[in-house]
Amino acid sequence: MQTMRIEDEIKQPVFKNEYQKGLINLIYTAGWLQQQQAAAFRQFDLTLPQFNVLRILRGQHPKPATVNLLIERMLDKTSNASRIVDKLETKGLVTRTVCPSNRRAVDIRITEPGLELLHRIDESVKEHHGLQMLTLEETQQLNQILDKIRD
Amino acid sequence: MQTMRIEDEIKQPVFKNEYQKGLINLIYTAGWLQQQQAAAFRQFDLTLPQFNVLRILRGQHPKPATVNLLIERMLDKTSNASRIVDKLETKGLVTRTVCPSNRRAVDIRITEPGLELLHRIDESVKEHHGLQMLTLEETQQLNQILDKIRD
DNA sequence: TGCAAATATATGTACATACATTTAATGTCG
DNA sequence: CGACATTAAATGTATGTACATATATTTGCA
Repeated sequence: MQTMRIEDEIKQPVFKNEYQKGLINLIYTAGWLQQQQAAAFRQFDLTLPQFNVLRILRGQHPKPATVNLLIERMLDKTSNASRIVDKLETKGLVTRTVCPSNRRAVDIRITEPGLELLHRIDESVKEHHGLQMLTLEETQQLNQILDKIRD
Repeated sequence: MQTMRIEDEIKQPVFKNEYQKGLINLIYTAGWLQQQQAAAFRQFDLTLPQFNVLRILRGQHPKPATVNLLIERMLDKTSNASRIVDKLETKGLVTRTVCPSNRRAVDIRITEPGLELLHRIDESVKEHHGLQMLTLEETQQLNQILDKIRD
């Protein structure tokens, strides 16, 4: 398959300049990747933010996490961690208990079924990281440029 | 200000490899740019998708657009164009009339106040395209890599 | 000690997203 | 011509996002 130029995909004839194209291209491509990933998680009845929270909890396991810790580590800092944990709790993938040493805080832990689900997902998506089509050098360039954007 | 490494921003010590880092970096950076832009549009009481729809309508002006045409050209193809047009209609920025030649379709047009608003935004954000910090060469590299990702 | 500020989380509201379903108009083909 | 598929848009429902506010607990300091 031929490379799909961003101009063709969104049917805008021409960009004013390479910078304008870059901005649109970056946002469009990230959305495209997110949709690919979301589709992959649908078979496990997980959304992308739910998966990310679950992965953070596995990283802490067997220590608990608090909502604050989740917010710190989530990609989208302003999203509502509380309500994402709600959904995971309903599915039995995490538990929520009042933190004994600070009763304002809540200890959140991944459950055995949660760990098993992540393990099944790992098996299923192994080696499919989303950027298989890039060379190592291209990936390094990409990372360097993205870091510079957020200077 | 020093470049903020993605490792520091999301507090994950180390990525498995450059590819995994690239994927997270790409999604994180696009979200970061979107938030910057959304904040800029808030003063005009517009969300990002509303602004994008309005820009497509200006591109068509004085011809009308249909909902289908909006969906084709929007960055996020699966979003709900109908309801975004609802909001713009409520604000008086677009009009909706049944298409005379095909009564299933709806002709959507940008209004004078809509054009004026876009013009004010143009003046305000002129030359601030979001990727000012990159050289032309870096921007070209970025575009080439992003196009390759969506092969 | 006691009261105000800070902290941790939850809740409310408006908007957007993702996907399925519905409604209405049009096209097609026996 | 008429049943049936197709097309265009709108609607329904669950989830997530963004931001403001509320509630409860803890901390700090006069």
